[in-house]
Amino acid sequence: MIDWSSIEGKWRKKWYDEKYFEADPSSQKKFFVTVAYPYPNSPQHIGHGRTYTLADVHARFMRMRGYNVLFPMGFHYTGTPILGMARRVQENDKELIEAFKTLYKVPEGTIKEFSEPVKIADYFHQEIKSGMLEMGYSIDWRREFTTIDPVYNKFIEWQFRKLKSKNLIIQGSHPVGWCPKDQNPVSQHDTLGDVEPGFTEYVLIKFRYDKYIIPTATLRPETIFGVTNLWINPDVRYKITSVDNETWIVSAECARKLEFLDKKVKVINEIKGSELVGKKAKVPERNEEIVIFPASFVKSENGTGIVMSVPAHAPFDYQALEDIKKASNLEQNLLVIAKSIAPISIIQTDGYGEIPAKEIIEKFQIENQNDPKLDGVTKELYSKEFYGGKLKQNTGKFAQKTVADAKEEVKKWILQTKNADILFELNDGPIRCRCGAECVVKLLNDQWFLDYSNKKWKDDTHLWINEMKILPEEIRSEFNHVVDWLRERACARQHGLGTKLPWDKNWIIESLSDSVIYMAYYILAKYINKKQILAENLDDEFFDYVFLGERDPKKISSLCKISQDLLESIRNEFQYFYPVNARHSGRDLVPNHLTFFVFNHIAIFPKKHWPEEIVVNGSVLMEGKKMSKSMGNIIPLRDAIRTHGADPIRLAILISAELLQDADFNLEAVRGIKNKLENMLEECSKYKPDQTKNLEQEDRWLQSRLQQIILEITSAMEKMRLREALHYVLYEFDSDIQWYLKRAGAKSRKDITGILHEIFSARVAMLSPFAPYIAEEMWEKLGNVGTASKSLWPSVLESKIDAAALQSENLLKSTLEDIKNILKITKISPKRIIIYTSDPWKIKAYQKILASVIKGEMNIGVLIKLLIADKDTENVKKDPDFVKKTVNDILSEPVESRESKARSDLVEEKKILSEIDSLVQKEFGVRVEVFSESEPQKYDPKNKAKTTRPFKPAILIE
RNA sequence: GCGGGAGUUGCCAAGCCUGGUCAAAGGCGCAGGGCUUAGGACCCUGUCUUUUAGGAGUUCGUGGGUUCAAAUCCCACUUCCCGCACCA
Repeated sequence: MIDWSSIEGKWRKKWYDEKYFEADPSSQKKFFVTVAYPYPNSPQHIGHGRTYTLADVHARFMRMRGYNVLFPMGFHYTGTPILGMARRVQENDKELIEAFKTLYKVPEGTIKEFSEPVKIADYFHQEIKSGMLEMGYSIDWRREFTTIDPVYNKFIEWQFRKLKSKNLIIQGSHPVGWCPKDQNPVSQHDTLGDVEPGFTEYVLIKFRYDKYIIPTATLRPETIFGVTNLWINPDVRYKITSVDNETWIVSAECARKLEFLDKKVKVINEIKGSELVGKKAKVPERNEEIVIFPASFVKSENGTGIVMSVPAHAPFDYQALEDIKKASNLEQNLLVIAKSIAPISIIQTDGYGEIPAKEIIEKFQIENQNDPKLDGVTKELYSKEFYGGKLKQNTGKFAQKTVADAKEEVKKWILQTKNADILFELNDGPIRCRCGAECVVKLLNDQWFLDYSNKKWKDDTHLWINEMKILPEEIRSEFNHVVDWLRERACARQHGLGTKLPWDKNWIIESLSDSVIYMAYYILAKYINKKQILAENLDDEFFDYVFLGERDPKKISSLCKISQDLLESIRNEFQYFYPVNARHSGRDLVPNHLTFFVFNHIAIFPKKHWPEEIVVNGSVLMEGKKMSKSMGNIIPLRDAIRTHGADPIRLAILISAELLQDADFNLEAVRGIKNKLENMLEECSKYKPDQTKNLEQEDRWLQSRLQQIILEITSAMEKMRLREALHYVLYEFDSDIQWYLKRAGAKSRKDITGILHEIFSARVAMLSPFAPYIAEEMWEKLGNVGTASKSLWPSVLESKIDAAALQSENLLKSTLEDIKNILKITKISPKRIIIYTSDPWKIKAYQKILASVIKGEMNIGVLIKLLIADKDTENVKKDPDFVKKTVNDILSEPVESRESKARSDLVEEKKILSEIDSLVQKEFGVRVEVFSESEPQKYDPKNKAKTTRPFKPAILIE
């Protein structure tokens, strides 16, 4: 058993004592790798571990390849969730406090302090940092910071002034989900039951009655041409309400909604729905009057509480009209009018006739307007008409347009003529804020936006997205789509931790906007932490100089009270480390952070400082299931380290899936990996450095294989295919070492420790980025100098690749395989094994066929003609089957192997196959006899010899 | 609906871009053997069907197509997963 924790402590101490991961500018080439910094509102769990571990492996790999790697870390305090948590602590929220206690193991005394938001952030900041240290991340901690540090605030102010000066920040109105009590926008985190406060935009069509306006909310403004009447609920008391300069009749609920939509709303009087029944209202844009009818399906909480009726296309309306014609309690004159109303068809849709609503109602056998099936049929008809329908001639200038187009155009048109307005409505209302208040949609009027719809900005970002490295490649199109789809984004809010908007201190810069160029800030952080830069002395000129090289360092030096030397070395350090060479993040940040990150670098920095690469990874499942609080399957990272050790966790996360796939973390895998590592460690103490004097074929083979594996692993690493790389390191070596030991064992060799030491040293070096702790231990056991972390990544030595040895061993393996196969099928116990090798003409023919196949010619007929034409190979006449089988042989091996065979002379099979003797003796206890196909004195009672082919010797077993 | 991704042999999961190395890596599980006082761990062997000669047959969501050759390329269908905003 290995004491993981003490191994981890031992090496971690060495790394940090000897400043392994502190990177400063030097003459070396640099590599700057960053990860999205954590939001410290909870301890990190296994899932968070994936992105950081990937980045760490990347950093360690590049370091071993000779780069001066900077891998820093900061903490993102900006945001509202922590604020919400603090408030819940103040309110003594049992559930949250219980979670702190049992799930996050926060000491009770500390929880009390959590009523202050910063205390929560500080606590989890330290907790997360400890976890990162324990995981062995090779972070330069001198550059740590938080986003509420005073210099960071100055930095963000600079960023925002910069964006504003480039006209990329604009002001406008914007609807948000809103809690009227907290006076704050609400997101999913802020609602009871974590409901997403989604909302829909409705168009209010203004019908006129007397001096009043009766607005109706609709998703289908284009159907204004088909309106035949209005529906009102006779039992609801409506409000006569002054809205801006007009007098509206709406439900009480609607009046309240309007208040938040930037309107001056004042209720003047009340009127019962029934009082409006039978009154006539004027349809806007159509000089016509229609009657108001009663309908029970109209709900006061939806829209305005009054509905326009389009019976031809809205099933509810059609059905309500049918119902009313049968109503017994309706006044006689209204009944006459109702019966005279005919649906006005305005949309032609394939598959439907004149009155689609009627058809669909009959099809689904709807009974009355309270039938629950009505919702479904409404949706179905709406989507059919929306995507497939065209407006008819009776819609004037909109005739022939598709419904999808017409909807927008009609909306624009009637808004322009002031015959319409906009109403926002929450989708799955009512939604309650955590404070208990019912949420509304609020139109924020003076909201600030980052103008991601700016054409030039978008275009530049597209170009760069297409040029930069993005891993995995599949995700690039998603980025492009996000760039297209992004429009103005609110970048400030009224509450939360963060930086105030420099020109409007009522606003705080929102967290996804203050985290887009902070990678540059890591350069400053080192100096800030050494107290060489003080916030109060800084202003925009300082940042202009350090990040953009603008302005006169002399002046800035005196302005900011920083020596010119220091100022210049900060500038140089920025120029040395920038741009970001690789940014790692989970795929959930593709549609937001990562795209903003590219946008903002493009806006602020010159092209040479734009990010080079983005690496995106999938999430982590727990035993095949999504991690969630409610499932109780979230394992805090530090707990896992304590029970399993950091390295096994790192490997278990990395080996279970390629980059974009969801990785499954399961204990089975952790155990398996732990065992694997422990075995490897044990192996390492067996081998000592040693010069093997006479390299035998299997030695040269193993060394060749090592070179090939190094090549494979290296190219996998470069593509961040860490799963594949790790797989080679952990498992691919085994089968080769096994074969080697078998070969050496059969020959009773004693001089193999040197070769194996060489193999293991390379293997351990390549394991080191993945499992840094145990690799150090192995490195030490192997008796190597220095540490694995500081060793160089193994390089491929072409000179050590021995094509002949590779071919020869393959021949031995496949021949042995054939012998086993025969024995398995025939179930005989061997007394005598005879192998026959090919005659020279077959070898010549083989070479010709090989050359031909490589060229792409593998037609059997052509090949046979070709061979017969040559005296040396005309023997194929007697054995045409040989050609087909040989072609198949050749096709069933790797392309490189074919080519290497074609390049080199064919190996001497008889000699090589004699090597098989020791193996066969060891395994089956009999000797092997090798004959040439046409050797006169050969033993060949079953006439097998003639079936032999190069690399596929004939075998006889008795 | 829009956009993105996926469906592989008991399970997980590679392979697909760059067609032939593919009956298809690896891990897990299962079976047999070794080791062990026993269990665990570890090591070896096997794990689609069939076969007393290294072979043959049928497989990679479904159906078509291209090709000498398709898990891999093209088309259609189908099922599943994720994102769709001011939220980290």
